[in-house]
Amino acid sequence: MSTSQGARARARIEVTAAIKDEARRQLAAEGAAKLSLRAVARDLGMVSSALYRYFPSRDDLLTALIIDAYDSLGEAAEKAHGAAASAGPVEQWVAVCEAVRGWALTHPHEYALIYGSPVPGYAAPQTTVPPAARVGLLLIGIVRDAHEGPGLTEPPLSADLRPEAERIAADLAPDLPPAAAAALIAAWAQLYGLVSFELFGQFHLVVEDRETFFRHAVARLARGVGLAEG
Amino acid sequence: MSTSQGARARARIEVTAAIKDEARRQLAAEGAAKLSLRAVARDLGMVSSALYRYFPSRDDLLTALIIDAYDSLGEAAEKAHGAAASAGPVEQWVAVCEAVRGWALTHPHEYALIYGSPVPGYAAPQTTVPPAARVGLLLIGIVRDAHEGPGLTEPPLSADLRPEAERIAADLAPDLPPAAAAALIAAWAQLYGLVSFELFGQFHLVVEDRETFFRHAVARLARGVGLAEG
DNA sequence: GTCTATAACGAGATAGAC
DNA sequence: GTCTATCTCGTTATAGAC
Repeated sequence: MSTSQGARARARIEVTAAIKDEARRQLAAEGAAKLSLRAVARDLGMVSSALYRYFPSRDDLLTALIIDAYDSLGEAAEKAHGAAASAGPVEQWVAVCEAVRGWALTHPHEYALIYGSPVPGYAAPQTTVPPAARVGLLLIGIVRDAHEGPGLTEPPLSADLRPEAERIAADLAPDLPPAAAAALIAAWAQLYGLVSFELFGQFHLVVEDRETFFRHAVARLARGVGLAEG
Repeated sequence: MSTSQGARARARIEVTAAIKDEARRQLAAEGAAKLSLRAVARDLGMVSSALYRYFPSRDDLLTALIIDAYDSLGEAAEKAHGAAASAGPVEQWVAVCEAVRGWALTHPHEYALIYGSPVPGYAAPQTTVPPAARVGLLLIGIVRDAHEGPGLTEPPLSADLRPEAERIAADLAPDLPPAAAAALIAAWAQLYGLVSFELFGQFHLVVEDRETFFRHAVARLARGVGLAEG
């Protein structure tokens, strides 16, 4: 009984994984907009109706791929952070940013899925929010640790940004100065500008040594948030 | 004779514009990946083969839409720059950045076409490069003008970035210090990170007063490049 | 010469009957 | 779960109107 149920559960996990793998292959070949449950089923030798046992709709399959992508990226970033835990705050920041870039370069289609153009007709459910926040939380943690030590210089904050900066700090990083929280969110977005430009071809004919360029750009980003050289 | 040729030329221009307008409508509804010549022709009451008199292939239509989008964005940015010509360098920079954001918010699907995920199976030809460079050249111009006056503080430049910075400066902004040129290219990419995050929904639950947040973020970007407050 | 329309190709998706 | 009839697509060849 328990073995048969265990085997059933294991089979379900394996089939689910096979469906997502095949869907990721289609993502790379045709793009998220053309992801079709039928085509996935065909390439797996299944009939399309069988897929609905695993994913109730195309959008649910998309959501699963998005969550997987955020989690894969988040894991890579957290691993890099762990390896740099004993270094200074700027080095930690740079390590996380380089992990984001490295993951994006090795998973370009999954990166496009989560940070590229929205998929027409698809609206991400709230379940994608926590996985999407992982890298951001990691960066917040680095700045918070620096703030608790002596490693943070508070950036300037002008009067008309203050209300928004205070809201951001209250919502996302209550133990940070509002100026640092706002600067951090801006740097977070800017990091993805650098990665997206490289990945989507905007650096063609512009930047050649992209690794070096990126490392320095994100180090400057860290200093802009107020992190001190370690 | 000349009137008949003029009428023909005019008709050709009008039909070309109608095709592109309809294609842009489909872009908004279905996304670039699903842009179809047949659907465009159908909605225009034409037969699909007739479209080939105007665009030799689907990819050529896509290219035309991309060039139009870059030109529309470039024009908006240049207009904003002209209106801020008498202000200080930071104000000019912020004005151009705000024009980019404003254009993106009013043309989200065209923005996604040029700065979002690559279209599967499509490779942009070299003809897209000059229109794509317009905003960048505008930003270079602002920094160059500040450099010729007293309005530029040269950012620091570490040894291992120097070769790439010198290459960038030589290729794109020969009259700028390499450090400023490299910082400028990074800021250019980071600007689009801010716009893309807002447009693609990453600021959901994170940033509320997005206009204020954006203005301050790009002003900080300008100062990071070395521009002085005007 | 410039355009549009008809027809067709090969490939792929899709809906529904069975 | 399978099969088939009918859609879609990009693209080309061809013929005829202006």
